Amino acid sequence: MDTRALSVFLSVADTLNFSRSGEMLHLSVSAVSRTVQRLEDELGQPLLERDNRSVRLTSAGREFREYARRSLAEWQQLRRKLGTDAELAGEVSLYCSVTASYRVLAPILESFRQSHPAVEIMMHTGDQADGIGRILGGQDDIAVSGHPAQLARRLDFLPLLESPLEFCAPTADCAVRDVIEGKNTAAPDFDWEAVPFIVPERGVTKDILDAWFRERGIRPRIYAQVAGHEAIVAMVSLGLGVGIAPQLVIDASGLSGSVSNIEVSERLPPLSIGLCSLRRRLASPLVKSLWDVAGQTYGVPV
Amino acid sequence: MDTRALSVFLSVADTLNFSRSGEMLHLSVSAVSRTVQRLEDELGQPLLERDNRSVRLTSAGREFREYARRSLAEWQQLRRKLGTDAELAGEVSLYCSVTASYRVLAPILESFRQSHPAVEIMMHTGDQADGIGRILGGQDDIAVSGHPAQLARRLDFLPLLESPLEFCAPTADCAVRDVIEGKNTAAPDFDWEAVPFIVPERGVTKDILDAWFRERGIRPRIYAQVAGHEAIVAMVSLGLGVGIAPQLVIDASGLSGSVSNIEVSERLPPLSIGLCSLRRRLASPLVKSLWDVAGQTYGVPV
DNA sequence: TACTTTACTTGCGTAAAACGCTATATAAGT
DNA sequence: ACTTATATAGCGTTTTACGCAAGTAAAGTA
Repeated sequence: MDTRALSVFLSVADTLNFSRSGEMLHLSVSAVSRTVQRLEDELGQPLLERDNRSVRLTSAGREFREYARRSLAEWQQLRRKLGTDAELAGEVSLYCSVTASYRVLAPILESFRQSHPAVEIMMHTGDQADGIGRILGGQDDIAVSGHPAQLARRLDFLPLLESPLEFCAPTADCAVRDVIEGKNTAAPDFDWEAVPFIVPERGVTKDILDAWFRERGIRPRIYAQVAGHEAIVAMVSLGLGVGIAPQLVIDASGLSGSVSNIEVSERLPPLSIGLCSLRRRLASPLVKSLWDVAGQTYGVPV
Repeated sequence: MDTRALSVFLSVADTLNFSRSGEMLHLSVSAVSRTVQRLEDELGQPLLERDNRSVRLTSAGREFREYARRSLAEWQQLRRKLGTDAELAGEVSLYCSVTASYRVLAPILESFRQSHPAVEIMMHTGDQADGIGRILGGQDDIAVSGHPAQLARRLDFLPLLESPLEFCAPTADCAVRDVIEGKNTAAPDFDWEAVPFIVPERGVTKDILDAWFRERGIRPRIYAQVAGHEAIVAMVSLGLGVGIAPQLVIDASGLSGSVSNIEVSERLPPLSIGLCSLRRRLASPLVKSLWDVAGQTYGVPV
C-alpha cells in the first residue's frame, strides 16, 4: 500500500466517479480502477460498490476513507516537518513558438520563477505546429499549442486563452492588394481562387484552414507553405500573398501596420491555445506545478 | 512511499545493519540499500548515517522512525479491523521426497493446518535431489532438501534437522555380504574398490559421496546410480550392493532389519536437511507463514 | 425495440520500477 | 598484506503499473 493509492482512493471516494478522478489525477480510468482493485485485494474487502452506473462507499470503504485521510495527512505533515517538502528543484523543458514565449509563457514563468526559484527552465522555440509531436516524442515536457481536433489520450491539454484566426493581407500597394482592393471579400461568392495564399505547412491551423476551404469548395492557389505563423505574417507584410495567423501573432509581430485583416463571409473558428503535456509527465511534481501555475495565471480551473 | 519501505526502514533502524535486515526480510542487501535511498530521496533528507562500517540514525531518522512505527501500526490495525488480515487463503506448492513428506513435513503441516485451514497444500514427491531445481524453475514454492555446497543467492535455506549419512549393506547372506563379512571396514586400508556401490544419481548426497571417495583416492565400483534414497535403501536390502543414505531414510524405510550400517574410518559429514525457497516467493505471506511455522516446529530461529 | 450514452472492467503490449547479482570501495581485524 | 564485513553502483532481468482498446451493462432516447 502506498500513499499514491491513498490519494487515488480518496479522490474516488470524493467524486464517486472513476472517470472524473482519473482526469483530476492525470491518470487513465483503468489505472484508477486497478488501483482501487489492488487496495481491495490487499484489504480483502470491497471498498466501493459499483454497478456500472453509480459508485457508493461500502462501510469498509467509509472506514478506510477515515484511515486514508489521517494517514495521508500525517505523511504530508511529516514531509513538511522534515524541512523537506523538498523545495522543488530540477529542470522543465518547454516548447513554444517565439510569439507564445513572451505572450503566453512569460506571465506564467514570471510567477513560477518566484514560487520555484530552484527549477531550471529549458525553453525551445520553433513552429508551434511541432509542439505536440515534440511532447509525444518526449523531447519536451510541456508545449504551448493550439488544441488539435484529435487529442491523443495520453496527452493532457490545459486551455489558457483563445485567439481569433484571421485572414490578413498586406497594406502596401502591391499585386496582392489589387486582387482584393475595392472588392467585397465578405461576399459568399468572392473569388478566392484568384488570391495567392500563404498557409501553414502543417499543424492545427493548417487543418482548420483546409477544412474551411473544403467546406466552401474552394481550391486555393497556394503561393507558399510556411512553418510558423510568425513567418507567415512576415511574408504577408512583404506583399507575397494573403495569409492566416492567430490575431495574437499578428499583434505581437510588430508588423500590424503592414498587415490588415480581411473580412470574410464566415470567420474561422477561434484557436484555443494552451499547454499540452504527456499525462505521465504530469505525475512529476515539477511539471505539475508549472501546469498549475499556468492555470492560476490564466484563471483556469485545473 | 509504501508500507513495505516502512518495514524495511524500521528493520534497518533496529538492527543498524543492512545485511542482517536483508536476511530477515528475505531481501538482498542492495534492495535494502536502495529502499532506504528512495525514502531519503522522497524526504529530501538522510535518515541513516552510514560509513561503510557502522550505521547510525540521523535526527530526521529518529523522527521518521517514530512516524513509521505509528503509521505501520495503524495500517496493520486497520487490516485487522476490516475483518481481513485476510485469513490467509490460497495454495502453496511443496516438493519433497517420500520420506521427508512424513518425517519432516508432516509435523509442520499438522500445525500449519490448524493455524491456516484455508490454505491448500499441493505436495509433489520425488527424488530429493531434484528439489532445488524445481524451486529454481518455479515449479514449487518450497522444497525439502539437503543443504547444497553452493546455495544460489536468490534461494533461502532454513535448516531444520541433521541426519547422519550412512553407508549400509544388506544383512542377508549374499555376495555383497561376503566382501565385507569379517573384514574391518573401518580400517584406513580397507579395499573399497572390491565393493559394488549403489549411489545417488545426482544431488547433494552424490556430491558429498564423490568428495569422500576423491579425498581418499578411491575409485569405487558403481553398480547402480539411482534417483532417490528410498530406492537406494531398497536395492541395498535386496543384496545388490552397498549404498549410502541419510539415517532418516533408512529408519523410515521399514527395511532397517534388512540393512545394516557399515563402520568406516572417517564418517561422511551429516546431511543438513531443511526448507529451500526462492527469496522472492518468501515475500508471499502464504509461503512465508509456512516457512515460519516450520521454523517454530523445529525450534529454529527464523 | 433498437440505438446511443455513460461508466467501470479486462486483455494485452509496453514502459517504469524494483530486484538480485557482480563488482567495487572502504574500514577493521588478523 | 590479506581476509572479513559492510554498503553502494552498474547492469540485466523480473515484476508491476499504465494506457489503450475492446467489452459489458445499465439507463436514456428515438
